Amino acid sequence: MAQVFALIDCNNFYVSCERLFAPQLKARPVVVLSNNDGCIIARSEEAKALGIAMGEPYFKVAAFLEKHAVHVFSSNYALYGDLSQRVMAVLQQLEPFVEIYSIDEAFVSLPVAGGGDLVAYGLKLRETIRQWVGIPVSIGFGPTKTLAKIANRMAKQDKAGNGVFSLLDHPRLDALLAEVPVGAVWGIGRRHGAKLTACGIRSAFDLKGGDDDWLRKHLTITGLRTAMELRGLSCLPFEQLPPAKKSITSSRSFGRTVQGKAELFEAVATYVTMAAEKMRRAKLVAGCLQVFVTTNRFNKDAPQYSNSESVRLEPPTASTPELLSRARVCLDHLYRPGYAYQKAGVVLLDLLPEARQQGHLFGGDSGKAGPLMAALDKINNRWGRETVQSAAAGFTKSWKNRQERKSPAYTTCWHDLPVVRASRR
DNA sequence: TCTGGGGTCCTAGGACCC
DNA sequence: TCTGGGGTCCTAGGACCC
Repeated sequence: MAQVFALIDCNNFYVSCERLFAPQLKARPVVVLSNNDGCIIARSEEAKALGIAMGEPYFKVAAFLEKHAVHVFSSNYALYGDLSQRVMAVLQQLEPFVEIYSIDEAFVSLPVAGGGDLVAYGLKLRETIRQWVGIPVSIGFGPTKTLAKIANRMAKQDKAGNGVFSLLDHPRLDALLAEVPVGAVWGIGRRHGAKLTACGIRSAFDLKGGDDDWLRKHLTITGLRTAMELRGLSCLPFEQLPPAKKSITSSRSFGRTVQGKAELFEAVATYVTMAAEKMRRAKLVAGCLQVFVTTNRFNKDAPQYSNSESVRLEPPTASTPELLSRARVCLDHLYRPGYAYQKAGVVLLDLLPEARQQGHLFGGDSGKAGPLMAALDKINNRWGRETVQSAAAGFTKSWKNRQERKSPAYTTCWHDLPVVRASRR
C-alpha cells in the first residue's frame, strides 16, 4: 500500500492570527515584527505584493510601511501559540497520524488505498479548520515529506486550486519540479542553494537527477537524502511523538545596550528564570548550563566581544536558585568591562527526565528545591509571570526590549478577552 | 537610534589512548 | 627531510529549519 504525506501549513500564520481579532484588516497589508520589534517575520499577501521582504529590519522600512498604510504588530506569542494548539487539535481529532512540525505546520500520514480523492479530502479538511478555528491553511500531498512540502508551495501559488495540491502520481511531476528553484526545496538553504546554482543545478528537477557521490560530498548526507526524497523515496521519519528536547534556550536582545555587570546579570538572571520554568514544565533537569553575551554585531564602529561559558551541573538540577548561582560564576568569567552589550542568553543542556535523576552521593539540593520550585511555579501560573521571582532578576528591567505594537492576549488572558456586544436594529 | 529567537544535525579536526 | 597508525570521543563551526 502506498504511503501519502500531507503537509498542512497555516497561511501567513501570525498575520492570520492577528486578523482573527481585527477583521477590519482583511484584504489590507499587515506585517508582524520579531521580538524587540527588530525585523519583519510575517507578511500578509498584500504586504508581500508591496515588495516587503521576509526578515527585513523594521527600522529600514518603517517609513515605507507607514506611507502604504501597512498595519504593524509586535509579535504576540501567547496568541499564536494558543491558536496553533487549536489548529493542531482539529487535525488530531480527525486523523490518527499527525506530526506537529512547527507552530504553523503539521504533517499527516495517510495510508492511501489508491483511488482515494486526496484533493477533495484536502478541501474538506481545509474548510473544517477554517470553520472551527478561523485560520486559513494550505495543503500539499506527496509520496515523501519533501514532495508534500513542494506540493504545499504549489497549493499556495495556484490560486485556482483553492489551497490544495497533490503531487502524488502527478503525470507532469518532472515538468513541475523543473520550475521550482533549487533554493526553494526544503533542506536547501541560501548557501547550498547558491552553490548548487553555480554548479548548474538550478531546479528541484536538477537536484533530483544529481549524482549521488557529488551530492554526498558537497551537501553531506542530508543533501543526498533530500535528492532521494525528490525521487519519491521516503527518507525522513514520520515522528508522531516529538523527540526528546536536547536543549532549552532563553535569550533576548536588549532594548538598549547594557554596560555594567550588575545590569547584565539582571538580564541573565531573568533568562535563567525563564529557561528553568520551561524546563520544569517539561519535567526535565539539566546537566550543563551555558551563559553567553554579545555586543551588537551590526555596529561596525564599536568594539566587538562575544563569548560563552558553560558549567557542569552535578547532580543535574532544575532549581532556579542553584542555576542562578552557577550563572553568576559564568558571567564573572565572561564579563569584560568597556563593551556595549546588546544581547545575552542562557542555554540548558544535557537534559534528562527528572524522574531518572540519580541521587547524588554528597547530597544535592534537590530534596529542598523540588517543593519550593513547585510552589513558585504554581503561584506564577496562577497570578501571572514574575509574581514571585528572585531579586537577582531585577525589578525595573529597563534593558528589556521594545514591543510597542502588541495586540492583547485575546485567548489566554481574562482581561484581554474580546467583548462582543449584540445590538438590536 | 533601530537588524529575532529557538532549535537540530553533520562534519572536520584535535585530543587522547593503546 | 623523512613524524606510527588506528580507534574513539569531544567540540566548534557551519548549515539548515520555522
